Amino acid sequence: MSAEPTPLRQNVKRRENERAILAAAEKVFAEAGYGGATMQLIADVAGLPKANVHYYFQTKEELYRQVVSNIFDIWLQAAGSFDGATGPAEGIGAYIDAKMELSRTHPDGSKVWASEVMHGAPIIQDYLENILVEWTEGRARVIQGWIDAGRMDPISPHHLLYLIWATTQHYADFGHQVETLNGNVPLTAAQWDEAKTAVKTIVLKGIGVCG
Amino acid sequence: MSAEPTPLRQNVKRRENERAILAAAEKVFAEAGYGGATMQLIADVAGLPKANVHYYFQTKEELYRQVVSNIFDIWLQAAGSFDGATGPAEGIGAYIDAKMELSRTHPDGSKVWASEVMHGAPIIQDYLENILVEWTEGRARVIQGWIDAGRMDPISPHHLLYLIWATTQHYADFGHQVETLNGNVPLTAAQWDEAKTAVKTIVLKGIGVCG
DNA sequence: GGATTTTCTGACCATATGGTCAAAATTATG
DNA sequence: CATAATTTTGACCATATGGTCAGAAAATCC
Repeated sequence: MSAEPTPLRQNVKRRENERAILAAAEKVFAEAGYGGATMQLIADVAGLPKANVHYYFQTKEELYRQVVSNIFDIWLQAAGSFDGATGPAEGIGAYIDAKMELSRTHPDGSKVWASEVMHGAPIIQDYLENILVEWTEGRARVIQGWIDAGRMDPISPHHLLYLIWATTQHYADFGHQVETLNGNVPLTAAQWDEAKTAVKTIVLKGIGVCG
Repeated sequence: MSAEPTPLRQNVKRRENERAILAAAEKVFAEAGYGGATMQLIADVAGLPKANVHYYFQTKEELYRQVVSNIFDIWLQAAGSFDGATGPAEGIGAYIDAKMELSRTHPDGSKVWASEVMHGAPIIQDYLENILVEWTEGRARVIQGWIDAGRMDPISPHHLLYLIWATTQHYADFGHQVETLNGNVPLTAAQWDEAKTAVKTIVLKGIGVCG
């Protein structure tokens, strides 16, 4: 009937299982931390026997590394909204929007990343030292260019980036606290918009850029 | 020589041991998370046999609860710098300074708090729902008062507080990342000042307050 | 349809961990 | 100094966990 049905289906199954395991792992790692997460629980959430999880990912650390790696890719993707901007209002505004959206749709990933960094980034130090450093230096140069061109106030680019990262990720990492302070209910769509607006307003005005 | 030497010395010894254990626990919990921390390692860092730690703190959870409780007290203390301010520039500026100083001098505590909240605050949910909610609502009302008096822009007080918390705590919780992006060396005193200034500048200008 | 590769899984193992306990050591008390 | 209270500690236990493995089951291939 078709040219290569078997190797395709085979790969599909493998990919599906790996995807289910990775999704379960991200959730469990986010909720319990690396030390608190158990392979048994990950297997249960993925709907597989534990031994089957070990068939696809030999060790807990290997599985964890994969999860963190995926998260980092998504993170970098959102970071792309910075590029191609014609100025600070557009670039930084879009970046804040993208990162807020990421916090809303992908809070578990953000938490795993935060946990990893908080514990000294034992697994992904190489990511930090290479990819993240390079990305950050590049954007810092762009921001410095805007400053030199008089398009925004002279703010230390690094500290500006930290403020944006911290604030946007706060809505994921501290989502539980935000929810508690919101009367124990999650933010509504309107409240998310309000949050985005507030952050963009403060940051853009704070660096001397008109929205 | 003195009135009550024995009961005093006794209490002193107990207090000293408890303090040493709590300090060690805060460090270990911050570095490894609740699940990754072991009573054995806490005992080693405190310089005591494990059984002795269990003599003062029956269970790991009880020890952890104490650590988090102490951290929350310190957190609230810094929050006091908000009060007594005559206006937003003074109040928010002092608050940012206090929280940045806390991140610099007490990063482990900040990390433990962050970890706890990120994992759903299983231990200190009551703190959040009572003390933190009350504190936050009170400060939000103060900020709203400033807005109503036209002393700052109409920014959602809650989101402003989140931005301040997130940004200041970022220097503790993500201290490792900041250090990596700083060429693998900790921030100098001058760089800490630069950070404080940058944060205060952005926030105060961002909400329409002249420094 | 038999051979072969891949996937699945229950049972099992070594180790680490939170916690216990009884007895020793130390300190207080009369 | 004898007695009582407090503190210290090594040895020990039950349990949980990461990981293994041999064989069953399924899928693939000739």
